[in-house]
Amino acid sequence: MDMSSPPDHGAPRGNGGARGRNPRGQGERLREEIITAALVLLDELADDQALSLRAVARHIGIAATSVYIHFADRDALVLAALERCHHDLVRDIDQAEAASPDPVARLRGRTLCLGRWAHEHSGLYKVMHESTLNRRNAMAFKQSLAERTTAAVQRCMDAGLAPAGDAEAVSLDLRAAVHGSVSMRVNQPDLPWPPLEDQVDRFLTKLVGVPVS
Amino acid sequence: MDMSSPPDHGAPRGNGGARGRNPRGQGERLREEIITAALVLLDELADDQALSLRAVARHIGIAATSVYIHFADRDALVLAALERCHHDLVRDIDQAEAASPDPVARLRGRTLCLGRWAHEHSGLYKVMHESTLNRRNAMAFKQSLAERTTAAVQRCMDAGLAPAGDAEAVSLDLRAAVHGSVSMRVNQPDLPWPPLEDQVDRFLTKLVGVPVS
DNA sequence: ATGGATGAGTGAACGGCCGTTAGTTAACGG
DNA sequence: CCGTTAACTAACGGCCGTTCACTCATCCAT
Repeated sequence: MDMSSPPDHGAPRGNGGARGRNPRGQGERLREEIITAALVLLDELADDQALSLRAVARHIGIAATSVYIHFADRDALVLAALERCHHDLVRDIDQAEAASPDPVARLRGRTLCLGRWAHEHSGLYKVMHESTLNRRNAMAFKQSLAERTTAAVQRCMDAGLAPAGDAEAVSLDLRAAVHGSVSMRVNQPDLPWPPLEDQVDRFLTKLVGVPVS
Repeated sequence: MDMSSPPDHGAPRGNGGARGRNPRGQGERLREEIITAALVLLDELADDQALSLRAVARHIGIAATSVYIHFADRDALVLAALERCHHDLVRDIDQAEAASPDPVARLRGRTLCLGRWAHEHSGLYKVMHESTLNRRNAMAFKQSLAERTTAAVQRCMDAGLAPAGDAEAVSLDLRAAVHGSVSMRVNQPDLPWPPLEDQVDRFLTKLVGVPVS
C-alpha cells in the first residue's frame, strides 16, 4: 500500500459519483464543462494568472492532462473561457436593451445591465477588463461591446434625444466613466457606495446630454 | 566541484560588483533597497500575486532569506512597497497642484498629474488600484488621495468657480470617470486613445461644472 | 587586547503547487 | 476483433514561501 502522493485528486466533485466518460461522439461536452469550471474559478480568483490548469481539473474531477485534449495550453483555455463569457454578456446586455421602448431607456438599460453583471461577477469583470492578459493577448472580441454602446448613443442622437455630436467620443466618455465607477466598486467593495443607478443617470445626463426620468 | 543547483543566483545585478554588507547601524538601508526593487518588479509585472520574494532578492543580488530580516512575509513586503509608492504619488500630486494659481487649475493639475503618473507607471497603477490585494487587505492609506481630491473640488465650489453642491458626490463622479479613462488606457494601451487632457477637461466641465481654458 | 554579544546576511533544505510530456487503459463502433 | 475515441497514471523539471542553522564582522565591556 502506497499512500504517498495521491496523483492529483481530492476533488470537490459533489460526488453523486464516478463521472463516467462521455459517449462516443460527445467529447466536446467535457470541453464545455472545462470552460464552465474555469469561469467559476476565474470569478473567484479575479486574476487570470492565478488560475491553474490543475485546479480546473480538480474542480470537475478529471485528470489534469485531460485538459490538453481540448486546449493547447493554459492560455488557450483562459482565452476560450473569456470568449464565451464575453459572448454571454453581450447577449444579456442586448436582451436588456430590447426590453426598453425608447433609445434613452435602451442606452440606460444597457449600461445598468453591465453594471449589475459586474457586481454579480466581479471576478470575471476584473479578469476581462483588468487582468494582465490584456497585455499578452489582443482579445479583439471585446471590441464588439464598445461598438454596440456607441451605436446606442448614436441612436439617441439620431432621435434628437441627445445633442448631435461625435457619438464615438461621447460613447468613450460614457464608457470610461461607467467603467471607472464599476471598477472602483468592484475593487473596494467595502466602501459605502451610493446607488449605481443614480451615478449612471448623472453620467447619462451630464456626459451624453440625454434626459433621464 | 558541484555545479548542480546554483543556490538561487544568476542575479542581474549590474555588477559594479560585490555588494558588501551594510555597516553596523545601517541595516535599514537594505530594507529600502528591497522596497525599491519590489516596486520596479511590480511595475513590470502589474500584478501583486506574480511578485515573488525570490525575484526581488535576485534583482538586488541578495539571498532570498535576507528579505525576512526586514519583512515578516511576502505580503508585508508588498504592502510596504505600495505604501511608499502611494506616499510618493500623493507628494507629487500635491506639488503639481501647488504649481497652479486658481482652484480650477489646481484641480486640473492634480488630475492630469495622476493621469501622467498612471501612464508612466501603469504596472504600479494597476497593482495599487486593480490588484486582488485590495480584496485581501484594507490599504486604508489610499483614502488620503480621494480626500484630497474632494477638498480640491470643494475649493472650486467655495470660490464660486463650480456650482455649489455635494463636493463628495461630485468628487466621486470625477474620480470614477478619470479612473475609468486611465484604467482603460492602461489596460488596452494599443487602442487609438485621444489625448487625456481633452477628456479630463470634458469631465471637469461636464461633471464638476468648472470653466476650463 | 580580547572575548562574548550582536547585527547583517548566507546556504541548504523541506514541502508544495505548477505546466507539460509520454506512455497506458478502457470502452465503443464497425 | 480492431481501430479510434476519451480519458487516465506517472513522472520531469521548475519556481515558490518559509524555516533553521550557520558565518562573519563589528562593537562593548572587561
